[in-house]
Amino acid sequence: MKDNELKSGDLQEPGLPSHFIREIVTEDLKAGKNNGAVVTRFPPEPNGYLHLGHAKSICLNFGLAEEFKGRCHLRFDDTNPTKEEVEYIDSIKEDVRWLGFDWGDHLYFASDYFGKLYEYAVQLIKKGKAYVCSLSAAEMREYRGTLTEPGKESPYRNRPVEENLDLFERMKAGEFEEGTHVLRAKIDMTSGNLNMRDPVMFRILKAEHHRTGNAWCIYPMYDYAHCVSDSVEGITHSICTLEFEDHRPLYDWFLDELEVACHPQQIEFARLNLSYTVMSKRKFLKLVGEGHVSGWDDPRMPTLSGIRRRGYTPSSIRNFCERIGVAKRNSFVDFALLEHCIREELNRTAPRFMAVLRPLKVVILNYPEGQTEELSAVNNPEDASMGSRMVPFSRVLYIEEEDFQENPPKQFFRLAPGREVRLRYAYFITCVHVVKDETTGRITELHCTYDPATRGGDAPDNRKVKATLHWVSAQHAVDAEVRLYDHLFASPNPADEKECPDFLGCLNPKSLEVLPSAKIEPGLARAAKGERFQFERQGYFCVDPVDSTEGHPVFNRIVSLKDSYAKIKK
RNA sequence: UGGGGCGUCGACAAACGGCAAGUCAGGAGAUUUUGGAUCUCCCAUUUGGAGGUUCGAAUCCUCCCGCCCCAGCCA
Repeated sequence: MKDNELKSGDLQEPGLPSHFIREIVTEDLKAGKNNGAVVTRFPPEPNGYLHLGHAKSICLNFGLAEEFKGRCHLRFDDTNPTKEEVEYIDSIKEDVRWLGFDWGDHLYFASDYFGKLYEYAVQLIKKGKAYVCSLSAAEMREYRGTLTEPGKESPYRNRPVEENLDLFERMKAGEFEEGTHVLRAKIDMTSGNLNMRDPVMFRILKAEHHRTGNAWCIYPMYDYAHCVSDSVEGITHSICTLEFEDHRPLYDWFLDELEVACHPQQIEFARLNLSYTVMSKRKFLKLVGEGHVSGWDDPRMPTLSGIRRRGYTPSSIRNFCERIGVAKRNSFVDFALLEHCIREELNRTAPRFMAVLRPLKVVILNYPEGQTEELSAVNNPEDASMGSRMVPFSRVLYIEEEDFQENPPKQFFRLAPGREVRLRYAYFITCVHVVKDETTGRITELHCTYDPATRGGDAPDNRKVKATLHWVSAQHAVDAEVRLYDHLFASPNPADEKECPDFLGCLNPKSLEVLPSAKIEPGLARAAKGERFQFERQGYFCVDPVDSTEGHPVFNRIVSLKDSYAKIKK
């Protein structure tokens, strides 16, 4: 292979896998197909919010266009006015933009082509390849046959062309009621592929369309509208999910019969399945409708609006979509991979702070009362250019409740009676006394001593401690609400009927834990909505864009830090 | 029982007849002022199964097994 030849995968980051669609496109280019053009499209129906599965498709379509210097259209597949609403259009656009993609001037609607679709249908009728069928929906189902038995031809199948033309025009004129007539393609009622058994092309729907208003009362079906829309827009590669595989012969049939100039190639890939979540509009609707989550943008939802609010970055999602690959095998991606992608990015980019989620009061007995000092803390050990900050220290502090145990097990390295640990960037302290509530026995306070010689966290005599704790000075701390999010479902596969007969039964009761009075470092108080941080030793957090206010900061946990102690505990 | 797809590590996923990549997860160790990060090593003598072709098979052929999708006037 010559050096200047385009190899599949040349344009991707090294180390990332190529995939069969990238290869097809590369081969097509090499063969000189489509005059070297690569035109893809992302065709959502505006009837719901986008989720991670759509992100896979968006990254694929827009990514391919970017990679091969082509273009990608955003086209709303709005052929069913009874299910679609304008409100979704804006959210879909926002999500695509948020992911980092730009359709430029190429925003389209299938409804833009209603006129053309009508004319093409007339063409087909004239060719004797389409007819008006007056069977009822129930009759049509009967005539269709079953998976194993062939269908029967409709008694209307051989209506004369003139009659079809007349009827179709009157359907369009609104002379008939819904359900009385449809326009069907005349293909083959005995085909093993049910999609080819004279599929419906147009149905009567006396519904107002969000863009065309009441101009139409017949609306095209997906199979007919989609291939024609693709063709009109000059799409070269029409990428869709596996369930449309047996629609491909129909896609090709329409374009062949219509003798259009552009005949895009439909390519199917497997949709994304993710562990510990669900990815269906119907289930989302139920979760939102029944109040199991706060809304479509609940940070536990796999909707793009949800993960955005949770604090995931667009680049982490794009990276995830690249890593999961594109193939035809039904796959089930481990949620841990998504978490890995966001941790990897935020480790490099998120400034570190100390925040005590479940505060336990610590009094440093030998630290002068009323004294305060500022200690220097590194903002990001992975990136020196992020500098450092000063953190106030004083006699009364908060540490994490779980960082102290009165009777520590063997593997517990943190604070315990008589034990010395380091307070990050501050001093070594030793626990000398445990104060308990006399009635409940609950530990309310720890008394410790500090070693002034260890200022900053290093001991001049080189003695070691086994743990470093994060902390916050009580008089300087700011109160915050912290929301700890976990998998929405407790089961790895809530969509599996056997595992979860009713998917709601598999909801994770601990998917949200609200900590109303966490104590955060004062420097964190002015954080802007959407800003992301690492709370040292805890995880990555983001200021909730909806509920956080200046007087009441709210932080969402995006993802926890990996915790090897948690594994030891188990 | 019709048609269309798909079977490679726990999970993704390469390999296009010439010694089964990589990533996540998992394990061991080093290092560490985050039990984080980083680094090193381990983790498929075998590709759903059985035959066959070939010097050579995950790749080609045959049969079998398993899983997914399709009977909307939804997309």
